[in-house]
Amino acid sequence: MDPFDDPRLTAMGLFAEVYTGIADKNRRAFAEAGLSDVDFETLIRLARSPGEGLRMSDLAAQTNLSTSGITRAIDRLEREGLVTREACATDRRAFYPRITEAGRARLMQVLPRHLEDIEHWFTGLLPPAELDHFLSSLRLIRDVVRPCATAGAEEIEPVT
Amino acid sequence: MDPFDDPRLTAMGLFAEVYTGIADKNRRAFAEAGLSDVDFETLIRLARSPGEGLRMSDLAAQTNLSTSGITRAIDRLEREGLVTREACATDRRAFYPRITEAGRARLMQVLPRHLEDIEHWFTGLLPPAELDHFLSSLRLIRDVVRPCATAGAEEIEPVT
DNA sequence: TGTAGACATTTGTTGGAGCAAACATCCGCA
DNA sequence: TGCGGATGTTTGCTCCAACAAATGTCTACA
Repeated sequence: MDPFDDPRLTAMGLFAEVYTGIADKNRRAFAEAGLSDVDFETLIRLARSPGEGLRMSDLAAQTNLSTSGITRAIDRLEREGLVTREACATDRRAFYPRITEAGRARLMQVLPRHLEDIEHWFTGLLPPAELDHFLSSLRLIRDVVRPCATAGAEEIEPVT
Repeated sequence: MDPFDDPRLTAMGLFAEVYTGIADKNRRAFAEAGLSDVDFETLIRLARSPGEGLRMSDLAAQTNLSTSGITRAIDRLEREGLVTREACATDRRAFYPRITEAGRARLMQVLPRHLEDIEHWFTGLLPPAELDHFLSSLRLIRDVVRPCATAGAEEIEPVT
């Protein structure tokens, strides 16, 4: 009878509580190394991207951040020497942000604690089979919700 | 060999992509009614809490927002007439934020679209059995990550 | 009674993020 | 070659949230 007790609302709330709870743990770990969560996500995407293949706008698409957000983020990281801007040879408008050795070192500094946190607060809580199930559900949703998550790496698929 | 290709990292990234993707859809729906996501969460928690039973600090605990964050949020909502501050009879330090009729009306204005979005981008994508499985995995994690999520409504359960 | 410490909330400051406009460069076409 | 629109990035403005300090109130204890 109470319209605010819809099970869908409860499901969404549960999802939110869990994710923001874990994200909060992660944020603390990043902060210990002087990184914000945006910093970390940016760095790790650069570290995982093959070659020099990520432009500012690709990063923006991947991170769900506005283009200006990426500009400021790279500004901060560049100021700390964790990233450099490399001019694009074929398009003088474009820049390739590139992670430096110091950037990789900073990531390596956070990584052990971060992996431990993920295991402790997320993956380690579910039995392996259940975790697999959980992840495949996530993938299913991801493919609908974020068709462009691979921008820059692959071509973008339109929403059908 | 690449330490940045750990499966736990991938799992966490997938989780983040999915949640932030859905949260983004929700944010758009809230914005159409002139509410931020914080506004919406605050209002709905007030609407779902029985009696007058939520203090500012309870809200802070539930929403994972700082106490000052709650102060400002209630400030904004009060300015729009969606919430009132009610003095606590037994503790003159405390206030009970209370949703007004206008606040309920505003929620009712967003709710249909919001429920539709949840169904479209989340619950409706998984077959019922799989959704149940997914939600019970979430609950399992929630109980570890957020033992205090029910502050103010129930007594706090310790982590067992 | 009176004082110290804890607690609930608010206010001042700082930094981050989005939007929209500006700027530079690229591409297609005559 | 030269023009017009599209695209990549940066900058100005404004709002929002967290942190820390300040205020008022409560509780315990001598």
